[in-house]
Amino acid sequence: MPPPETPLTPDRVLEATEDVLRRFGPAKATVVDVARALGVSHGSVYRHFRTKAALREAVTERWLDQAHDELAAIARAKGPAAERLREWLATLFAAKRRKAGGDPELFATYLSLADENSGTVARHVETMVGDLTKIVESGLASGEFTTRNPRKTAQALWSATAHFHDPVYAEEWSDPGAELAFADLFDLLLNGLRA
Amino acid sequence: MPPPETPLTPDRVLEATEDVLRRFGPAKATVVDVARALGVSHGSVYRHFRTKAALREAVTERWLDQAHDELAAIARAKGPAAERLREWLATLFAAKRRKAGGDPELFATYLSLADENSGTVARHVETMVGDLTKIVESGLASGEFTTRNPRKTAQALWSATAHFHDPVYAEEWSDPGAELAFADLFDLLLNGLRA
DNA sequence: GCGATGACAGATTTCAATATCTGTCATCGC
DNA sequence: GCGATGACAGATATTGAAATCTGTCATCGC
Repeated sequence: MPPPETPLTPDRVLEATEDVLRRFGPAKATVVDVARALGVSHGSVYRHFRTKAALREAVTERWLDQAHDELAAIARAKGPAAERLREWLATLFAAKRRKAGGDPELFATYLSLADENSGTVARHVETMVGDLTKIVESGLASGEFTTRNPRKTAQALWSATAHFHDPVYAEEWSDPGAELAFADLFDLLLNGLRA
Repeated sequence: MPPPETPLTPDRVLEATEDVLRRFGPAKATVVDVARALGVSHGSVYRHFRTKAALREAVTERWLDQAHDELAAIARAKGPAAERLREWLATLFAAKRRKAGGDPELFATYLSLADENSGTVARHVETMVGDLTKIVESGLASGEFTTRNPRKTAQALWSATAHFHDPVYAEEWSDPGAELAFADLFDLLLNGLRA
């Protein structure tokens, strides 16, 4: 138990938690493990996070927000809405595929965290649909798209593309035909959006 | 152990298995339970199904095929393809919603059976996409729809409507807005299909 | 004074002994 | 002869006692 090199911050606790989750998996990772990794008593961890559940929720949120800067930028950008819609969806799909394929065990770990934190996931989905709504609205403004209700259309788009972003379909993402299936679906949807 | 009223047939075994699954759930139902329900020794059950897994697979297949006569009739019928597509999807959605909402515990039981039998489920999905392909082809023939590849389009439709037939989304089916969300999505897709 | 500590109670998990189940097959009785 | 039986071996599940974990808090040392 060496004295702490740096003061204990929520961020350092989160980092240690991620390490412990990586090493032991979601079922075995304990608060005591996190404290041990930090060289402090587990009481100190509880100073920064009220419960183990809160700690795991914070880690989940961090993971879900990972790719969001890039996506938000596409949603905010100028240019043809159709192009940006395709790019936004393709970027999302690519990010998911990278996470799922790169380290399947870690992906499974975060999946089980997401299962525990449906509220956090719902908020994340809200953000995603918000991005899509922005794109649909800009397409409506430019005359590219026709729709009565951009938000509902965005929700329909989110729903319709679930196969390419919902982790329950992760197994199918490594299928060689996945890119083509995505293109087919996107064409159908884009055609539906057009005036 | 009364003597069997009727000769032991695969069908009687299946029926008894369904009963046992209903009563004990997928985790607790055993072959010995099924035999007991039939008033025979468990050895006799193994005369009709090679393994417990085969028995459970047969029950799963039966459950998946339940609503299919009605759907196949819609796919084969005459009339506007758009109408039939809407009816086919609406009928599927209604059937799923009925099963999930009517007896959630039994639904959960069959879900866990489906999880064990991915091959059987894949074959069932093939059948469903086959129905959709028929409808898309008839729409193409009548000039209602435009598409390069009816089968791929049918797959895209299956994908896109997952929120309303994939059991992973069953929780959302009881949401009061579900019908509206379905209508929004269907309109978008139908618009995409049109010439 | 203030963050860190570790003993503690109650909840949860682990582990090993025990019981039950699956699948086979030699044997039975009709 | 032929379907049904139940004893059996190995695999799987259950159970309850022991170990560990979560969350609290009185106390410590800087």
